[in-house]
Amino acid sequence: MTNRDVTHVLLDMADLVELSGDDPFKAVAYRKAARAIDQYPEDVSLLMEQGRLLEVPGVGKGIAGKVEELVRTGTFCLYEELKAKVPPGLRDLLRLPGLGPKTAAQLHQRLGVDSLESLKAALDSGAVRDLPGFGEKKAENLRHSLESLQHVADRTPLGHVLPWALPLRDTVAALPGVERAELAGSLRRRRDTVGDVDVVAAADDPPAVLAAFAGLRGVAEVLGQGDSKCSVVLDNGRQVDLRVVRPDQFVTTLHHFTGSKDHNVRLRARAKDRGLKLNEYGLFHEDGSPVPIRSEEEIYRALGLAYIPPELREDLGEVEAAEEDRLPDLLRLEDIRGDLHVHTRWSDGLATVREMAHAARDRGYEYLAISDHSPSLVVAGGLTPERLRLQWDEIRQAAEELGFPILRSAEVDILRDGSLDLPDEVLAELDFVTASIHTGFRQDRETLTQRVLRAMENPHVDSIAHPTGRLLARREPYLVDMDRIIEAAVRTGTCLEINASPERLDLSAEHARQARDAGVMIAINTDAHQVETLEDMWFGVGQARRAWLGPSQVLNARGLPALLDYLKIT
DNA sequence: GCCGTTTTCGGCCCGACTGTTTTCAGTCG
Repeated sequence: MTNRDVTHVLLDMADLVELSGDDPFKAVAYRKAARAIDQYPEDVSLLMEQGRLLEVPGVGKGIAGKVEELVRTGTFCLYEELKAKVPPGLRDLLRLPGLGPKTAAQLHQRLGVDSLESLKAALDSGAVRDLPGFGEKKAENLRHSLESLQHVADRTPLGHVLPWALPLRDTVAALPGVERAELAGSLRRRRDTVGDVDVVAAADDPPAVLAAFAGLRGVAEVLGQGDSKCSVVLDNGRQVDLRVVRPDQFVTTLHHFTGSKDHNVRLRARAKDRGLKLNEYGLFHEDGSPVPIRSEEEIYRALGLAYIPPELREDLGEVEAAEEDRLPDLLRLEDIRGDLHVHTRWSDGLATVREMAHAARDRGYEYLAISDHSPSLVVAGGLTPERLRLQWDEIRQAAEELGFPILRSAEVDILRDGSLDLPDEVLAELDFVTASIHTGFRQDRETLTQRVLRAMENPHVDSIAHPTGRLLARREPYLVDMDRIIEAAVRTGTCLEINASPERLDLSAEHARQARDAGVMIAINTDAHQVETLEDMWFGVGQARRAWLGPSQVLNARGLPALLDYLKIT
């Protein structure tokens, strides 16, 4: 049992404790322990053997005992008790924004609601509205939450899929007779969310590989299996389609299943115009003889096009651009010179300034901006001007010790009236000011937009972080008017962030491209709260590539002198 | 359920907003 497995059970347990009406602090304790175990560098079962479980912060006698039981038997007593007591569908209700454990318990006790479906029925019948303590507005909010949840539920953030999809690809590649296997589909195009996972493999005996695949551990159900394709549902509920072809067909099959469908349609039409035929098995002349294809580059070359990277294959102008050889010089991960938005223990991060800076230097960065929260975010340990100044001392010392430039920054809250959470004279002393919204995101479109616009008008504000506040598959964006924000970004010279956290990826690729086209400078930042998530930069770069961004349009693709010059710091 | 140089009990994350109420419960970050 891995740390991640234990984490999942403990998080589940926290939900159950909450729903059962027990002391809410217990749920908090379970979540805290779950997070700590998830991030702990050593294996839980090892710690257990050595009797060192209590060394994990947040794990006390109670949870240590339950973890031992869990690792030994696969579950623990209290967990099973609560699972028997709380209907499984009730936990789904907690995923609805605005619906917490108390409301879920009420709905269950008074109306017998035990799933998203029965909640919908109760809303439709008017029973929810008529409950004491509820009303028209509350019912309407629940209905909206339900709809937005259903709207996004069929896709999963890329960052949640990759951790199991990459090993799955390797498993397929290691099956007997498999020469090569790659992930295709929206995952290869690096979309921010993916539905089904597509895997393409090359082998001389495809049916044998498909049979082996269908029998893999972790396959819950085989939806269909033929001579070249097998669709399964895994234990985790996700669908995987495996396509196996002969090695000489691999390139065109990979290309075909990478898509997008619209992109493929364009290419096939183009092939036809040239007296060729393109399909998943190859590129062919009219007489059926194959055009030799050894790489995707050769497909495009044969069609008179420059090579189009997977991230651009959406039929959003890339075919025309490839024809005229004006595809963008896309940003690469190695172009990134620093991270301009990370947190430390000074607010809600887990690492010290030194640890973060050290890790940034190890990544080959030239600089790092430390941007902890501002005071109104009390729960995140937001910094008052006084504590901020203390932090600056540490930043200066760490920078000197490491010989590594650390910028003084802050993630300043944009308050409900659009004012900023730190006074101008403090902002003026910062090297880089990022402003963002963390409260009141249900305000109307005009109010929200005005808040952001007002923040951008402040000459000290350099960047707007996670501009739409979306959480992938969990929370819809704030209702901000991005057209006006982009316009204001151009006028005021404010950067917009691509938040690289795989939970956010905000700006979206669409908005980022819109901003790029308008000439807005983009900053790609991880918002890392610990050393490990500095790696999320990969996701941000993927998003930037989908937005057609090149190094010249990305602020932190600049070296330190150019960055300081841009920020007018001497 | 965790934690401890205000330590073995009693805090823990607190202030604001929303929708429901007329003094508050629930949710959020």
